[in-house]
Amino acid sequence: MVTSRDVARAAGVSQATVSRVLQGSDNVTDETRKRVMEAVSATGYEPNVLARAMKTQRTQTIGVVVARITNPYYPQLIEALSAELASANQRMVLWTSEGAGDAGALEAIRQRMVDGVVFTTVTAESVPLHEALRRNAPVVTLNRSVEGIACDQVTSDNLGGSTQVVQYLVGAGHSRLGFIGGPIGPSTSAERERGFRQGVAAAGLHLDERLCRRGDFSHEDGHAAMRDLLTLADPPTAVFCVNDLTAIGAIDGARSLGRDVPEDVWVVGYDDIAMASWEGYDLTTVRQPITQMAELAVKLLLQRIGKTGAEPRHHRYPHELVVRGSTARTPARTFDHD
Amino acid sequence: MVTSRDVARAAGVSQATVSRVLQGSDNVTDETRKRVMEAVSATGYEPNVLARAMKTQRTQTIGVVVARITNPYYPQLIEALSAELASANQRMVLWTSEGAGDAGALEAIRQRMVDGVVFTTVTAESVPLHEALRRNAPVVTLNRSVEGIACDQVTSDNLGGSTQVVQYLVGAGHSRLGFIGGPIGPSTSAERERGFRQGVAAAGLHLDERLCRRGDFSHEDGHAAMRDLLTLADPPTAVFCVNDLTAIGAIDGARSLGRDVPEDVWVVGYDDIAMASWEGYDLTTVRQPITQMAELAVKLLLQRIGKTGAEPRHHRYPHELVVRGSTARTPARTFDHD
DNA sequence: CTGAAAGCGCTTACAG
DNA sequence: CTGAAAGCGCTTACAG
Repeated sequence: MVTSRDVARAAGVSQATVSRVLQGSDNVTDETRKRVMEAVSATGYEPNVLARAMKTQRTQTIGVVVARITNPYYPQLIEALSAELASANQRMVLWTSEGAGDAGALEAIRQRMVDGVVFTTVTAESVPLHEALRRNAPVVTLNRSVEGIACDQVTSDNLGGSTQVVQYLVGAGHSRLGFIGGPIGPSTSAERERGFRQGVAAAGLHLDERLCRRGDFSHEDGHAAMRDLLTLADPPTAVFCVNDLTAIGAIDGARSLGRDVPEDVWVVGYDDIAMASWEGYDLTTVRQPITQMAELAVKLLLQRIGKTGAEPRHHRYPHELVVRGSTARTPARTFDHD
Repeated sequence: MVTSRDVARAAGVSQATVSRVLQGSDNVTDETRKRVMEAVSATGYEPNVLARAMKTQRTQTIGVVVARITNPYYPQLIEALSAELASANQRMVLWTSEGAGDAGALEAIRQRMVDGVVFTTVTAESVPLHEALRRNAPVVTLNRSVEGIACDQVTSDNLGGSTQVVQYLVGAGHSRLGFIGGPIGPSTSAERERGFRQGVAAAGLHLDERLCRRGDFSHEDGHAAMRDLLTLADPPTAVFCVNDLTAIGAIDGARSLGRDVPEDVWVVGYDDIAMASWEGYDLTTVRQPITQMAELAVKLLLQRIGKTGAEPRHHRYPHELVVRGSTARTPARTFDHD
């Protein structure tokens, strides 16, 4: 393995000079720089990032915590994060696990393995998140947020998006609305439910609690909940689901009972994952600007690594209602958000 | 930040002794060990993994290269890899990008950032793979393989799986078979096509080349290819697709023309991704033992990090035909593989 | 069994 | 502008 010392020997300079050239220091003669660079390519030298990290206290590595990578929304988010990190010359360490996947992230922070962490699936109960903040480690939440913590957060306007869905459904003549929500903890789940309820109240409708179910963001739970709803004596005519995966499960659940979407029941999801636009489902949904959100999350995190102390902010991106066949294609333009 | 020196001071021993205790060395008195461990918890000490890695020349980090994480097969593979690496106490660095995503992996190997790399999407043209092998870096290919390289490789029996699909279709009375393949490079694509062709030949059927299309493993390409095939004067009665995503696209393509699957055309995929079993598609497909494959890949890689020199091997796992509604549910049991 | 010391491969004040 | 030296925080021969 070739080190900077070998390069120095080949170039006839000191090891410190090699380091200076590679750091792009100004204090080097053009002549010296040239000799060093030639020696670098002659020897095939690559700096050892561990040694560099040890000195600089920067690993150029960002941790990303994501559960449920099998929900297609997250691969899209990871892809965006990955591109963004790569262009900032950062490596990405990924923790993904249905269970305590973020424990690894905390360990990595403590062991100085990563410079910062992006939490995409996190709840107020996350010990790693709070521990990281307590240690002043650079952290940003993306997609989900946690109230009352001093931390940069990037989400979209889940509340507004859900309210808009209700306005759209009510505007199309529905008054018996169903809701298949998510678990209690995650902010996405909570905000979309609140948006739904506020929208229903604002429309002056009565919400039948028997039409409100709760699942785990999964296809399976959407499937089961929809079957439940449709076998009620007085089923909903339109069902809003906490995310696309649940909505697609709901559509499949309706079909498993021989019901047609949107003929018998309208279905709306949230996220606009790729498969939402496939013929098999053709799902009306709310789109989040994933690329922009990932971009900002990385930018905020890198800024915070540079210097702590800046006031943390919560950025909420606007959403966009995407109307498709699962709601009988009532024109979307009248429902555009601001 | 607390270091082993701080712990030593607190315990009244030398820094070397702290290190020995943490390494689980035998040459330590129980009494000393106890004092050190108490000092560790009192100070909240966590070893700096960078410093450790610098000394040991092991980062405990494995790189994973995967393109097209938006193909749901790969998240499943990553999840399995992630679990396996976590239980081996290894970190996972992920490179994912549609373009030259594996360039980062090569750089990481050269800079000693990772101990080894799992290539899941790779072709014979991959410069990083060949460079890594040339440098004797620990490497394993998973899912895809490359012929003629000295490298541990873990795949499933794509050839056998595809042949079995043909036997199943022919056994059910089909003689006009279509094929929607993948790109030229990847071994999965090549082997599944070869298996298909061999199966057709073995059945004594004539293969109409106009019924053989090529896509990019994507929903979109399956969609387009199926529309092409179904608008031929003499369309196929059954279409085998190189992977599930293509097959699902093919089903949607058929539906977009008002055709029914399996009434008008049977469709078979490959991978058995989660959505293959959803009502919306209910896809007959070939299942690969993802968990076992990931397990073995990690095991082989870690072995090779321990010591080079062992003869590299290519492990091919058996597959399993999973018959569902997209092929009219002809009983599968008569087609079980050995 | 334990300590003092060397060294992993860099970066960066400090002199000159 | 350049070199000699210190030091990042560990592990591990080498003495004793």
